[in-house]
Amino acid sequence: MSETAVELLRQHGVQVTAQRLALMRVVAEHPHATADELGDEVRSQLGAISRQAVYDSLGVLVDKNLIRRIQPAGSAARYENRIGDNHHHLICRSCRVMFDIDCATGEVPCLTADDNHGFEIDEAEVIYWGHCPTCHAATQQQHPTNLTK
Amino acid sequence: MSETAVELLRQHGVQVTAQRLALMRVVAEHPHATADELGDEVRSQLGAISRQAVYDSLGVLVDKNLIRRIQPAGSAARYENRIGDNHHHLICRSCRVMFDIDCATGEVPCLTADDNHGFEIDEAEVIYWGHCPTCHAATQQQHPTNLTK
DNA sequence: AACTGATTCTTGACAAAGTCCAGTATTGGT
DNA sequence: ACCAATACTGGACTTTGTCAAGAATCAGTT
Repeated sequence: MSETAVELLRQHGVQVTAQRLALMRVVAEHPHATADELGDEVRSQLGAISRQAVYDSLGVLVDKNLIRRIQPAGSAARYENRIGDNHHHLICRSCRVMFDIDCATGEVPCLTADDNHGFEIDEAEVIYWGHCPTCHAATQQQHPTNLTK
Repeated sequence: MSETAVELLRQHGVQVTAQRLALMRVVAEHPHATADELGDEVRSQLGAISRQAVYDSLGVLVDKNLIRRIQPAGSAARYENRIGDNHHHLICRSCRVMFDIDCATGEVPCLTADDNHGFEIDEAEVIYWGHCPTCHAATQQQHPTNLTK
Protein backbone atom coordinates (compact mmCIF):
# COMPACT_ATOMS: atom_id res chain seq x y z
CA MET A 1 0.00 0.00 0.00
CA SER A 2 2.79 2.39 0.91
CA GLU A 3 4.59 1.20 -2.21
CA THR A 4 1.65 2.27 -4.27
CA ALA A 5 1.52 5.64 -2.56
CA VAL A 6 5.19 6.28 -3.26
CA GLU A 7 4.72 5.36 -6.90
CA LEU A 8 1.65 7.53 -7.14
CA LEU A 9 3.51 10.56 -5.86
CA ARG A 10 6.46 9.91 -8.16
CA GLN A 11 4.17 9.48 -11.15
CA HIS A 12 2.71 12.88 -10.48
CA GLY A 13 6.07 14.54 -10.18
CA VAL A 14 5.70 15.18 -6.49
CA GLN A 15 8.47 14.79 -3.98
CA VAL A 16 7.95 11.91 -1.61
CA THR A 17 7.98 12.97 2.01
CA ALA A 18 6.96 11.27 5.21
CA GLN A 19 4.29 13.90 5.78
CA ARG A 20 2.68 13.39 2.40
CA LEU A 21 2.67 9.62 2.69
CA ALA A 22 1.17 9.85 6.15
CA LEU A 23 -1.52 12.22 4.97
CA MET A 24 -2.44 9.99 2.05
CA ARG A 25 -2.78 7.06 4.40
CA VAL A 26 -4.77 9.03 6.95
CA VAL A 27 -7.11 10.50 4.34
CA ALA A 28 -7.83 6.99 3.12
CA GLU A 29 -8.51 5.82 6.66
CA HIS A 30 -10.72 8.76 7.58
CA PRO A 31 -12.82 9.95 4.69
CA HIS A 32 -14.49 13.36 5.12
CA ALA A 33 -12.12 14.47 7.86
CA THR A 34 -11.00 18.10 8.22
CA ALA A 35 -7.44 19.32 7.84
CA ASP A 36 -7.23 19.68 11.59
CA GLU A 37 -8.44 16.17 12.28
CA LEU A 38 -6.07 14.76 9.68
CA GLY A 39 -3.23 16.71 11.24
CA ASP A 40 -4.00 15.31 14.67
CA GLU A 41 -4.16 11.82 13.27
CA VAL A 42 -0.84 12.17 11.48
CA ARG A 43 0.61 13.60 14.66
CA SER A 44 -0.40 10.50 16.56
CA GLN A 45 1.29 8.34 13.94
CA LEU A 46 4.40 10.31 13.02
CA GLY A 47 4.85 12.16 16.26
CA ALA A 48 4.67 15.61 14.74
CA ILE A 49 3.62 17.64 11.75
CA SER A 50 3.13 21.36 11.41
CA ARG A 51 -0.17 22.85 10.50
CA GLN A 52 1.39 24.42 7.46
CA ALA A 53 2.69 21.08 6.24
CA VAL A 54 -0.80 19.64 6.56
CA TYR A 55 -2.29 22.41 4.46
CA ASP A 56 0.58 22.40 1.96
CA SER A 57 0.51 18.66 1.47
CA LEU A 58 -3.24 18.42 1.21
CA GLY A 59 -3.11 21.28 -1.27
CA VAL A 60 -0.55 19.48 -3.42
CA LEU A 61 -2.47 16.22 -3.30
CA VAL A 62 -5.68 18.01 -4.29
CA ASP A 63 -3.92 19.80 -7.13
CA LYS A 64 -2.54 16.53 -8.42
CA ASN A 65 -5.95 14.94 -8.16
CA LEU A 66 -4.79 12.32 -5.73
CA ILE A 67 -7.41 13.34 -3.20
CA ARG A 68 -10.50 15.50 -3.36
CA ARG A 69 -11.42 18.50 -1.26
CA ILE A 70 -15.04 19.11 -0.33
CA GLN A 71 -16.13 22.29 1.34
CA PRO A 72 -19.73 22.19 2.45
CA ALA A 73 -21.40 25.34 3.70
CA GLY A 74 -20.74 26.08 7.34
CA SER A 75 -17.88 23.68 7.92
CA ALA A 76 -14.18 23.44 7.30
CA ALA A 77 -12.82 21.77 4.19
CA ARG A 78 -12.94 18.00 4.18
CA TYR A 79 -10.88 15.51 2.24
CA GLU A 80 -11.48 12.10 0.72
CA ASN A 81 -9.55 9.73 -1.47
CA ARG A 82 -12.44 8.41 -3.50
CA ILE A 83 -11.85 10.21 -6.76
CA GLY A 84 -12.65 9.92 -10.43
CA ASP A 85 -16.07 8.34 -9.97
CA ASN A 86 -18.04 11.58 -9.94
CA HIS A 87 -19.89 10.76 -6.78
CA HIS A 88 -21.66 13.33 -4.67
CA HIS A 89 -22.48 14.04 -1.05
CA LEU A 90 -25.43 13.89 1.23
CA ILE A 91 -25.23 16.04 4.36
CA CYS A 92 -27.50 16.33 7.37
CA ARG A 93 -28.39 19.95 8.12
CA SER A 94 -28.52 19.28 11.85
CA CYS A 95 -25.67 16.98 12.75
CA ARG A 96 -23.55 17.41 9.60
CA VAL A 97 -23.09 13.71 9.02
CA MET A 98 -21.89 13.20 5.51
CA PHE A 99 -22.37 10.27 3.17
CA ASP A 100 -21.08 9.49 -0.28
CA ILE A 101 -23.79 9.05 -2.82
CA ASP A 102 -23.66 7.90 -6.41
CA CYS A 103 -25.29 10.25 -8.84
CA ALA A 104 -28.85 9.29 -9.68
CA THR A 105 -28.36 10.08 -13.35
CA GLY A 106 -25.46 7.68 -13.52
CA GLU A 107 -22.75 9.77 -15.05
CA VAL A 108 -21.61 13.37 -15.06
CA PRO A 109 -24.89 14.89 -14.00
CA CYS A 110 -26.46 18.08 -15.18
CA LEU A 111 -23.13 18.84 -16.75
CA THR A 112 -24.68 20.36 -19.80
CA ALA A 113 -26.01 23.70 -18.70
CA ASP A 114 -28.34 25.69 -20.92
CA ASP A 115 -26.27 28.83 -20.93
CA ASN A 116 -22.70 28.15 -19.93
CA HIS A 117 -21.61 31.79 -20.29
CA GLY A 118 -18.68 30.63 -22.39
CA PHE A 119 -17.24 28.69 -19.47
CA GLU A 120 -15.14 25.59 -19.82
CA ILE A 121 -17.07 23.54 -17.26
CA ASP A 122 -15.16 20.64 -15.75
CA GLU A 123 -17.26 19.57 -12.82
CA ALA A 124 -20.79 19.67 -11.52
CA GLU A 125 -20.62 19.43 -7.76
CA VAL A 126 -23.80 18.24 -6.14
CA ILE A 127 -24.61 18.39 -2.46
CA TYR A 128 -27.84 16.89 -1.21
CA TRP A 129 -29.08 18.62 1.92
CA GLY A 130 -31.57 17.11 4.30
CA HIS A 131 -32.00 15.51 7.68
CA CYS A 132 -30.69 12.14 8.68
CA PRO A 133 -33.16 9.67 10.22
CA THR A 134 -32.16 10.54 13.78
CA CYS A 135 -32.28 14.31 13.38
CA HIS A 136 -35.43 14.12 11.31
CA ALA A 137 -37.18 12.30 14.14
CA ALA A 138 -36.00 14.96 16.55
CA THR A 139 -37.26 17.82 14.36
CA GLN A 140 -40.78 16.42 14.12
CA GLN A 141 -41.81 18.09 17.36
CA GLN A 142 -40.21 21.46 16.83
CA HIS A 143 -39.34 23.23 13.62
CA PRO A 144 -35.78 24.53 13.85
CA THR A 145 -35.11 27.56 11.71
CA ASN A 146 -31.48 28.15 12.47
CA LEU A 147 -29.58 25.62 10.42
CA THR A 148 -26.21 27.24 10.79
CA LYS A 149 -25.41 24.99 13.70
CA MET B 1 -40.43 48.76 -3.60
CA SER B 2 -39.75 49.60 0.04
CA GLU B 3 -43.45 49.12 0.64
CA THR B 4 -43.17 45.61 -0.65
CA ALA B 5 -40.16 44.91 1.52
CA VAL B 6 -41.98 46.10 4.63
CA GLU B 7 -44.96 43.92 3.79
CA LEU B 8 -42.72 40.97 3.09
CA LEU B 9 -41.08 41.25 6.48
CA ARG B 10 -44.44 41.67 8.24
CA GLN B 11 -45.90 38.70 6.40
CA HIS B 12 -43.08 36.56 7.69
CA GLY B 13 -43.52 37.72 11.25
CA VAL B 14 -40.24 39.60 11.27
CA GLN B 15 -39.77 42.96 12.91
CA VAL B 16 -39.19 45.76 10.44
CA THR B 17 -35.96 47.63 11.06
CA ALA B 18 -33.95 50.06 9.02
CA GLN B 19 -31.05 47.62 8.93
CA ARG B 20 -33.13 44.78 7.55
CA LEU B 21 -34.76 46.92 4.91
CA ALA B 22 -31.39 48.26 3.86
CA LEU B 23 -29.93 44.78 3.64
CA MET B 24 -32.82 43.51 1.54
CA ARG B 25 -32.35 46.40 -0.85
CA VAL B 26 -28.61 45.97 -1.00
CA VAL B 27 -28.81 42.22 -1.54
CA ALA B 28 -31.15 42.85 -4.44
CA GLU B 29 -28.77 45.43 -5.89
CA HIS B 30 -25.65 43.30 -5.45
CA PRO B 31 -26.33 39.64 -5.99
CA HIS B 32 -23.58 37.24 -4.86
CA ALA B 33 -22.01 39.74 -2.49
CA THR B 34 -20.44 38.68 0.81
CA ALA B 35 -21.66 39.76 4.23
CA ASP B 36 -18.75 42.15 4.46
CA GLU B 37 -19.45 43.76 1.12
CA LEU B 38 -23.13 44.08 1.95
CA GLY B 39 -22.24 45.64 5.28
CA ASP B 40 -20.02 48.21 3.59
CA GLU B 41 -22.72 49.02 1.11
CA VAL B 42 -25.36 49.47 3.80
CA ARG B 43 -22.91 51.61 5.71
CA SER B 44 -22.53 53.92 2.74
CA GLN B 45 -26.32 54.24 2.56
CA LEU B 46 -27.39 54.30 6.19
CA GLY B 47 -24.25 55.72 7.68
CA ALA B 48 -23.59 52.83 10.02
CA ILE B 49 -24.41 49.24 10.81
CA SER B 50 -22.61 46.81 13.07
CA ARG B 51 -21.09 43.65 11.77
CA GLN B 52 -23.28 41.67 14.10
CA ALA B 53 -26.43 43.29 12.77
CA VAL B 54 -25.38 42.36 9.26
CA TYR B 55 -24.93 38.72 10.21
CA ASP B 56 -28.06 38.64 12.35
CA SER B 57 -30.26 40.23 9.74
CA LEU B 58 -28.94 38.15 6.89
CA GLY B 59 -29.46 35.10 9.07
CA VAL B 60 -33.07 36.01 9.74
CA LEU B 61 -33.75 36.73 6.09
CA VAL B 62 -32.22 33.42 5.10
CA ASP B 63 -34.25 31.57 7.73
CA LYS B 64 -37.44 33.17 6.49
CA ASN B 65 -36.54 32.31 2.92
CA LEU B 66 -36.50 35.91 1.82
CA ILE B 67 -32.94 35.60 0.55
CA ARG B 68 -30.64 32.70 -0.14
CA ARG B 69 -27.18 32.00 1.19
CA ILE B 70 -24.61 30.33 -1.03
CA GLN B 71 -21.30 29.16 0.30
CA PRO B 72 -18.95 28.02 -2.42
CA ALA B 73 -15.70 26.30 -1.55
CA GLY B 74 -12.90 28.69 -0.71
CA SER B 75 -14.90 31.85 -0.28
CA ALA B 76 -17.08 33.55 2.27
CA ALA B 77 -20.85 33.13 2.21
CA ARG B 78 -22.67 35.03 -0.49
CA TYR B 79 -26.27 36.16 -0.66
CA GLU B 80 -28.84 36.62 -3.38
CA ASN B 81 -32.50 37.47 -3.54
CA ARG B 82 -33.42 35.21 -6.43
CA ILE B 83 -35.22 32.44 -4.63
CA GLY B 84 -37.75 29.72 -5.24
CA ASP B 85 -36.70 28.97 -8.80
CA ASN B 86 -34.19 26.26 -7.99
CA HIS B 87 -31.42 27.79 -10.02
CA HIS B 88 -27.78 26.91 -9.61
CA HIS B 89 -24.38 28.53 -9.89
CA LEU B 90 -21.46 28.54 -12.21
CA ILE B 91 -18.14 29.60 -10.74
CA CYS B 92 -14.76 30.24 -12.31
CA ARG B 93 -12.00 28.36 -10.51
CA SER B 94 -9.50 31.13 -11.20
CA CYS B 95 -11.22 34.45 -10.76
CA ARG B 96 -14.26 33.24 -8.82
CA VAL B 97 -16.76 35.06 -11.00
CA MET B 98 -20.17 33.64 -10.35
CA PHE B 99 -23.18 33.34 -12.61
CA ASP B 100 -26.70 32.15 -12.05
CA ILE B 101 -27.62 29.23 -14.18
CA ASP B 102 -30.93 27.49 -14.73
CA CYS B 103 -30.79 23.78 -14.20
CA ALA B 104 -30.38 21.86 -17.41
CA THR B 105 -32.77 19.15 -16.31
CA GLY B 106 -35.49 21.73 -15.84
CA GLU B 107 -36.75 20.99 -12.38
CA VAL B 108 -35.38 19.84 -9.05
CA PRO B 109 -32.34 18.08 -10.37
CA CYS B 110 -30.95 14.77 -9.27
CA LEU B 111 -33.17 15.11 -6.24
CA THR B 112 -33.95 11.44 -6.24
CA ALA B 113 -30.82 9.70 -5.13
CA ASP B 114 -30.37 5.96 -5.44
CA ASP B 115 -29.55 5.34 -1.82
CA ASN B 116 -30.70 8.20 0.37
CA HIS B 117 -29.50 6.59 3.60
CA GLY B 118 -32.92 7.25 5.12
CA PHE B 119 -32.45 10.99 4.77
CA GLU B 120 -35.28 13.44 4.29
CA ILE B 121 -33.67 15.31 1.39
CA ASP B 122 -34.95 18.84 0.82
CA GLU B 123 -32.46 20.35 -1.57
CA ALA B 124 -29.91 19.41 -4.17
CA GLU B 125 -27.34 22.16 -4.41
CA VAL B 126 -25.44 22.21 -7.66
CA ILE B 127 -22.31 24.17 -8.39
CA TYR B 128 -20.73 24.06 -11.81
CA TRP B 129 -16.99 24.58 -11.67
CA GLY B 130 -14.89 25.62 -14.61
CA HIS B 131 -12.99 28.47 -16.15
CA CYS B 132 -14.52 31.61 -17.56
CA PRO B 133 -13.54 32.60 -21.11
CA THR B 134 -10.89 35.06 -19.93
CA CYS B 135 -9.23 32.75 -17.44
CA HIS B 136 -9.50 29.80 -19.79
CA ALA B 137 -7.59 31.72 -22.43
CA ALA B 138 -4.95 32.58 -19.85
CA THR B 139 -4.54 28.95 -18.79
CA GLN B 140 -3.92 27.74 -22.30
CA GLN B 141 -0.25 28.72 -22.19
CA GLN B 142 0.54 27.60 -18.70
CA HIS B 143 -1.22 25.03 -16.60
CA PRO B 144 -1.87 26.50 -13.16
CA THR B 145 -2.03 23.93 -10.47
CA ASN B 146 -2.88 26.07 -7.52
CA LEU B 147 -6.57 26.83 -7.83
CA THR B 148 -7.01 27.98 -4.29
CA LYS B 149 -6.56 31.60 -5.34
C1' DA C 1 -48.93 60.24 22.75
C1' DA C 2 -46.80 57.61 26.34
C1' DC C 3 -45.77 52.97 28.38
C1' DT C 4 -43.84 48.54 28.25
C1' DG C 5 -42.04 44.00 27.22
C1' DA C 6 -39.77 41.78 23.60
C1' DT C 7 -36.78 42.00 20.03
C1' DT C 8 -32.88 43.94 17.81
C1' DC C 9 -28.61 46.60 17.48
C1' DT C 10 -23.96 48.02 19.17
C1' DT C 11 -19.60 47.18 20.97
C1' DG C 12 -15.86 44.53 21.98
C1' DA C 13 -13.83 40.11 22.96
C1' DC C 14 -13.20 35.66 21.16
C1' DA C 15 -12.70 31.40 18.02
C1' DA C 16 -11.87 28.66 13.94
C1' DA C 17 -9.75 28.02 9.56
C1' DG C 18 -6.40 29.25 6.86
C1' DT C 19 -2.32 32.11 4.92
C1' DC C 20 2.29 34.53 5.00
C1' DC C 21 7.01 34.63 5.90
C1' DA C 22 11.80 33.64 7.26
C1' DG C 23 14.69 30.22 8.54
C1' DT C 24 15.87 25.21 8.76
C1' DA C 25 15.70 20.47 7.20
C1' DT C 26 14.89 16.87 3.48
C1' DT C 27 14.86 15.16 -0.96
C1' DG C 28 16.74 13.34 -4.99
C1' DG C 29 19.87 14.02 -8.93
C1' DT C 30 24.99 14.14 -9.88
C1' DA D 1 28.72 12.61 -0.30
C1' DC D 2 27.30 17.18 -2.23
C1' DC D 3 24.18 20.64 -3.58
C1' DA D 4 20.33 23.08 -5.45
C1' DA D 5 15.50 22.75 -5.22
C1' DT D 6 11.76 21.69 -2.62
C1' DA D 7 9.35 21.03 1.65
C1' DC D 8 8.70 21.63 6.66
C1' DT D 9 8.63 24.33 11.08
C1' DG D 10 7.11 27.96 14.06
C1' DG D 11 5.01 32.03 14.88
C1' DA D 12 2.46 36.05 13.58
C1' DC D 13 -1.38 37.51 11.12
C1' DT D 14 -5.99 37.72 8.39
C1' DT D 15 -10.57 36.60 7.42
C1' DT D 16 -15.00 35.08 8.55
C1' DG D 17 -17.93 34.43 11.84
C1' DT D 18 -19.88 33.86 16.88
C1' DC D 19 -20.79 35.11 21.91
C1' DA D 20 -22.41 38.09 25.46
C1' DA D 21 -24.00 42.31 27.98
C1' DG D 22 -26.05 46.49 27.77
C1' DA D 23 -28.41 50.26 25.01
C1' DA D 24 -31.77 51.30 21.59
C1' DT D 25 -35.79 50.36 18.85
C1' DC D 26 -40.18 48.20 17.60
C1' DA D 27 -45.00 47.39 18.01
C1' DG D 28 -49.02 46.47 20.77
C1' DT D 29 -51.82 48.59 24.50
C1' DT D 30 -53.78 52.02 27.11
